Amino acid sequence: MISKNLAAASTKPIILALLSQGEDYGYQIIQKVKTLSGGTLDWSDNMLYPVLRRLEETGLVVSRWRISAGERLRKYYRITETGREELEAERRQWSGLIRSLQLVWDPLLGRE
Amino acid sequence: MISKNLAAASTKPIILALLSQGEDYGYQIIQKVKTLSGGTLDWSDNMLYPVLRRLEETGLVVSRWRISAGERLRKYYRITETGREELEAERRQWSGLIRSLQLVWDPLLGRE
DNA sequence: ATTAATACCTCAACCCTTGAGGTATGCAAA
DNA sequence: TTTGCATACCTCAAGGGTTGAGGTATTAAT
Repeated sequence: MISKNLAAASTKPIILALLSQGEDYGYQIIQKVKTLSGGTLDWSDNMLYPVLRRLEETGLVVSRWRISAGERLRKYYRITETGREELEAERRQWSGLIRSLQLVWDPLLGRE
Repeated sequence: MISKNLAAASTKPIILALLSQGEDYGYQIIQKVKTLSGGTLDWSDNMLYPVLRRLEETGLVVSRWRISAGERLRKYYRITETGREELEAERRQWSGLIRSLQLVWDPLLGRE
């Protein structure tokens, strides 16, 4: 189980990263995240939908209702160019923070 | 600059990790974090004090007012045994999440 | 026919940072 | 000497964002 704050911070980069590999709909995102995290990340839909809406409002993704042959109606999300830039910014932020965390966790790494 | 959520999520493990190496007071924590992060993490005191109080309320740290020779009165924080356990739990959470993030960022790592 | 999984949505409650404010001490420069 | 700045602590309202509890509808299986 992942703490609230950490979950909150990681939803955006994870969703953007997934969508950067292709279109997805909400429920699919939840499943992919669960699989890829080995079960560690188990998102609820009522937490995901507001996030997706926010991402769309800020122009990082766009959505469209689509129905494939014999499938049910689903809302598909695609990443925008702005979204890709934001994804890169997120990656930089995380990399910096992870480096700092490793330094406090293993202070020996800092003094060589 | 680090986003709000990410900052929120990282304060606890960073503070606990710092205190696991010895007693510190609030302002000193801010400075150490800034130095160790190379300036990336620049905490404000009004953000730190509520966090420290919360850590104390939940029993992860304890504080005492102390005045060293020729120094001014300062509030020093020490990590508790519960705090050390929580620190380990945080490390595990972060490690799991970081692994998941790397998988979505570099999907090739996943398929071998 | 009923259950469970899929698929989407809303809203109030809660937690936590932010930003603006306040107090007080020590030190250095004008 | 007094003005200003850095240190050092604190509080509080406002706002952002998840959580949990709800709701609707479709599809597949029992």
